[in-house]
Amino acid sequence: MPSKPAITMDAVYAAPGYLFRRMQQIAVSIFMEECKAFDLTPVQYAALIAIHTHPGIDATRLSAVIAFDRSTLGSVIERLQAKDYIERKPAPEDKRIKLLHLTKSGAAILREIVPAVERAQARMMEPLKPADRKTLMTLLAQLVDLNNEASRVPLRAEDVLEHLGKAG
Amino acid sequence: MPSKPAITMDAVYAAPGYLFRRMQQIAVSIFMEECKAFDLTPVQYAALIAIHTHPGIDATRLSAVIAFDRSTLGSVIERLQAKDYIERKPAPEDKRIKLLHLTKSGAAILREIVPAVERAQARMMEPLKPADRKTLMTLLAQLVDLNNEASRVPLRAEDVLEHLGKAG
DNA sequence: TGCTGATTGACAGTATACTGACGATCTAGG
DNA sequence: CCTAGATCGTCAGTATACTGTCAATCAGCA
Repeated sequence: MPSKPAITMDAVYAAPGYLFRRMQQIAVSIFMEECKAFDLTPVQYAALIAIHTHPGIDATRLSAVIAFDRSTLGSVIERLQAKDYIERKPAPEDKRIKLLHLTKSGAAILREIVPAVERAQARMMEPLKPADRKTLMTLLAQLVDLNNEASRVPLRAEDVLEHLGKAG
Repeated sequence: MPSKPAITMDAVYAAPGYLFRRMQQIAVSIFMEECKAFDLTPVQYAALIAIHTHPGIDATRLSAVIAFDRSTLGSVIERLQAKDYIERKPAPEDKRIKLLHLTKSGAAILREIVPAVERAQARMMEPLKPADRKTLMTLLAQLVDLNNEASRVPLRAEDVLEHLGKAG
């Protein structure tokens, strides 16, 4: 009769979760390297893009649009404000809410950093053949979408957001 | 003549780095849910496996075997020690080094948690068709391997480690 | 109108991550 | 043998993440 399977490092190396973690670390590392001239993290970059696309958004809705944790987002916003890339204004019709807008500095650095970010994104996929890059991205996008509800902060894209603003 | 491309949320949603981040968060979330009875994080689990596979390993070599940051690993080891899952003994021939071993508790919880971890790994891939799961994992493993040197702590697997211990 | 429940931003506590620095220690070379 | 350089563990500082909680505020309903 067979004995219990031995516990080996393959239980780590071949595990999807481990590969996702490794790849995320590599991606951040490459991003920071390509963008080191700009003093912006991947999270701060995504937040700037979202505020640029949705001027006057509030923190809670911002967290839904980029699927980042709301607690974490508080400090991200503080740092962006400290760097003078965004400003927060109280909403006149709801005293709980603070509206987010890009400053001129913020809009400017966003324009400047885009090429560097694109270089970073290209670099992290570069080791694969073009066809394989596309396959991997397609499957990963599917998997993330189908697992959307499994994360603490599910992604709520723009159109869904507008609906939320009125109905729920 | 064409104007500059507008900055939209696609610059975020379609970016590999963003998808890697999302997927990592989802993977951790599912892991914690399946393993909540065990009070172990993914990182702590990987460290336990590696210490089980390499009894008497030191912290620096451990970080190379699982490709985790050495600074971070210090606190991970402390927490595992506080939970009485591992113990640290000073090495007789090198006063800088502390050797890591599983305790009986550590070995026991490792045996018990394996099924839960396997459920978690299966669940995060479950939304894809079996063939697509395999394709995604194969490509991701390739990409991580080919980008190995791009991360702060490149993976040094077991055989490489033994060589390092003697030559470098 | 006044209470209930939901929402918003903020905070405390824990756990990864990375950068850079430090003292203690070891090793190799002169 | 003794010093220069490498290595080990540790720490301080910053930045994500998640859980849970809280006061202030708002919205809907009796």
